[in-house]
Amino acid sequence: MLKVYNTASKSLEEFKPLNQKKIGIYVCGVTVYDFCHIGHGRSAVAFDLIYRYFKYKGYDVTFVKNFTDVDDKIINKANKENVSCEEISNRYIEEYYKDMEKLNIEKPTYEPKATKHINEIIELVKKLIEKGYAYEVDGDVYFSVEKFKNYGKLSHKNIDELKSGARVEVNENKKSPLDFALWKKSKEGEPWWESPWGKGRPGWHIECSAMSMKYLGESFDIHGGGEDLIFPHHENEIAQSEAATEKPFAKYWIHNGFVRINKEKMSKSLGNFFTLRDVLKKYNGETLRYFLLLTHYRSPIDFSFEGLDAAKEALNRFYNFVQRLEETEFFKDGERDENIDKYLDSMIERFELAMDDDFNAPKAVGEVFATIRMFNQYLDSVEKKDKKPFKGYREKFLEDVNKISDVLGVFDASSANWFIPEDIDVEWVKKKIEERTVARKNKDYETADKIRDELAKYGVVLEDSRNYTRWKVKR
RNA sequence: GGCGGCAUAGCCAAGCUGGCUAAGGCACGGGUCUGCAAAACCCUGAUCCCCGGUUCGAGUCCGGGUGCCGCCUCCA
Repeated sequence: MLKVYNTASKSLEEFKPLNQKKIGIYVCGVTVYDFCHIGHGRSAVAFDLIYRYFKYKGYDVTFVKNFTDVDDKIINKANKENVSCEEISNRYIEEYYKDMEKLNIEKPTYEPKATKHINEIIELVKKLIEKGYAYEVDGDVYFSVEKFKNYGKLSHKNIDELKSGARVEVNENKKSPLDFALWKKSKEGEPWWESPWGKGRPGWHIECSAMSMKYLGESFDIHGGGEDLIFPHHENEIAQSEAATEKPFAKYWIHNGFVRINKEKMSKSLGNFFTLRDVLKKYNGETLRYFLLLTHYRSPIDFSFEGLDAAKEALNRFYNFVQRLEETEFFKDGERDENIDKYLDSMIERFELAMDDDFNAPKAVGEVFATIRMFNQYLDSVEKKDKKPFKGYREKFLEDVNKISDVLGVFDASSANWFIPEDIDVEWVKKKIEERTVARKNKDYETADKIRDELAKYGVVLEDSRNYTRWKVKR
């Protein structure tokens, strides 16, 4: 039974889809005006994990993640560089895809842009005005928060408290400080579209309502995003959408926690961020993804390079084991062992149990490593007793790890991608190792050590075992 | 000021609808292997921020502290 934490109810709920096996997920994506930082990466990984797990569970998932491509920040940047907003947004969408590919993020079903849905947005705003939920003042259109009786139900805020706590309102057009813009009159130098209220552009929240409804229908299963979006963005989305359709909007609200630097939220405005680009120069995408997966998606992650190093070492351990499986000879009539039987049989089950519990990836990962330890112990003992390892164990492990890998997006079933970089001449390395083996047989250790040192310059690490020399390029 | 979250070994991190040995990873230390070395593998460690309560039994529930963080403004 899959349980998900619903921000709206502040509790774990059993996941019950709206329409059997067909589910819809909408996640707020990024505003494309700059490179993505680790926080964006975290959110992407979290929802990618969720998307993949639903598919694993047999759901037919329509996954929508938008690009906000019209916004003050984009306009500012465009004006600063003296180029169009479109050029800015297209540029950073391109960069976004490069980062996402390295993080092994699967492409959502749809990735709509706000600027391509102006008609839908205008229709929605018109409907809200007709229904009396919105009003126009001098080319701007605002949503009247007090008209929507359930306002605050997601973020658990109370309208009166919000009112008393509201900051000094700069916008004189609004009837109430809580009201928010659905449509904004365009100023000089800003992009605009024709509308019943004159030349203008959409407000921030309305695009997500318009696009989610277009691709997923008026009511859908899951809506997600970073926890900073709960208020006001998602609260406003609910108000707009439910006011317009008079139907429940999203059923489950899922929010990921922040990435922090020294206990503080990583954010553009604080300036304490690392871009994905920067980190990916030093660490590969799998390491970063694994690092992000190691903390439950709702908890804060303290970003650190020490943490990335630990993540890298953990993956080394995983791939060392895979390599061991690759290089060990297994036999159909090999030695069986009760303990390893138990662990291998239950690995997938334990994985699912963990994931069913609100996508507990850190726990799921732990189950894999626990199995690896048992398997290593088994192989050690079999070797020591000069017996043969059982072939079925390797097959079972690899088969199940493959399934797990499809969900987690880390843990390849082959060690080569991890240990052997593309730019290394494998044949040359093998030749050198052979030369060294000959030297060692002749007890010419001087030559052997020289070859070892030479290979070490290229990062090649040798592991001498009883019968052969194994090698890798350690990350 | 209002609302909410977190505090587990040297570090990271699961567990928290109470009860099996408090997962897993990193680091340290010990060992196996080895020509040496490295690598690899195995082993080893915490009674869960403090105080009080509920209970046969609490890291897990309740109350009170302390500390840290987030939202209330653009933000994944």
